[in-house]
Amino acid sequence: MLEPVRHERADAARNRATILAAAERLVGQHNAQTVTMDQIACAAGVGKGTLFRHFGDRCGLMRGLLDERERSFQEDFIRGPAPLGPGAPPRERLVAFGERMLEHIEIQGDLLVAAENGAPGERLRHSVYAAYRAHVTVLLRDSAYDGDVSYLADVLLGALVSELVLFQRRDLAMSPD
Amino acid sequence: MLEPVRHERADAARNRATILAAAERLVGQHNAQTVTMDQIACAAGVGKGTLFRHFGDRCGLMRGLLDERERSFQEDFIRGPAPLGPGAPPRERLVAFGERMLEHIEIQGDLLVAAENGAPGERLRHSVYAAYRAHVTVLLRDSAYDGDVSYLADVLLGALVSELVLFQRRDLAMSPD
DNA sequence: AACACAAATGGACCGTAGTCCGCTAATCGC
DNA sequence: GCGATTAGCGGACTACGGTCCATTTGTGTT
Repeated sequence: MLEPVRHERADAARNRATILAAAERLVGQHNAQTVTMDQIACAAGVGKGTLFRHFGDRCGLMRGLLDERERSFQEDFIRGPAPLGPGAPPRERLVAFGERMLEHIEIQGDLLVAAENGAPGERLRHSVYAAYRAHVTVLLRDSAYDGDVSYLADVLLGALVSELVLFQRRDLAMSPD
Repeated sequence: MLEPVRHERADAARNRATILAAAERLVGQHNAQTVTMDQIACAAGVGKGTLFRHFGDRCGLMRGLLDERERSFQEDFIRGPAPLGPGAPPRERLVAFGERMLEHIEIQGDLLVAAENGAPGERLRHSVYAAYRAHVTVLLRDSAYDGDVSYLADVLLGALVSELVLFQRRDLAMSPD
């Protein structure tokens, strides 16, 4: 993409990439919960301030790591092939969404948890959650569910919180109800 | 039960009470999220070590503050009058439980949130959650629900996570489904 | 009352997330 | 190329949760 913002200095972009690479490596080696910001900064050969300048806080960095995956995930359910994307009946899309989400959690594991536990309520206000919420809400409305759809969306998403899912590694193929 | 532990020294009990009182006061004045352990220790006139000796960690202290309320709450739904306690049909007891829980969250507000956000997954492993879970599971089974009851219990409780409920101050009287 | 001993204490200490601000150097208009 | 401007940098610093352990103090025993 050409100039998303007027200017981004070349060294800044380089550093962001370096940081993500270092973080990726460290999180891979050790575990996402135990890697410290200092370690990452050090491994990337930058100051800690730079880390926070780029990503705001710890969760932001974790989100940065998830970003690419997350984007392709969202791409799939917004524009991808059925049953996840448009084309299938909404009911089926919901089920597909749920299953894909579980898969997502399975793969990203504790990285998601690390990205989620920031300030209380912050997770819920964040754009990623908002996107899920909007998606599920629309699907619910389309499936002619007559009730408070956005509330039910929250309930369904609540069942898919990484923390909970990781807590109970159940195999389950319940259809959302 | 007689002598759960051989002895509890008088000064220890006194200190525990002092700490709880100080914490109660501070949390009342300021907000539960912003009060620091140092402040509490200082206000109670004890060392920080004492705080942690008595309550383990920050969440433990918050739970300590909630404890009395929590106990009477649990008392109510285990042995109290219908429809919350035994006597009413399980369906109704579930609804009553949900409503009472919402009320509980409304009143205790951010104190609950403060008590909940400890180490990832810790909340779920804790005895309070286990009690809720067991209760809801039994009620579900009794209402002849044919499915994975304990899973559904988690889903229902997920809808009642303080963080979520506080996020959306909706008035809703959906019956559990 | 004097003693022995474990329970309890307090505050120095540590590791980590996040802030601050003076310095460095990339970029742009000339 | 040559300043001027300012985004970006780094690392010392702060705040907070939690640990450690030498010292004190309550308690049952004699």
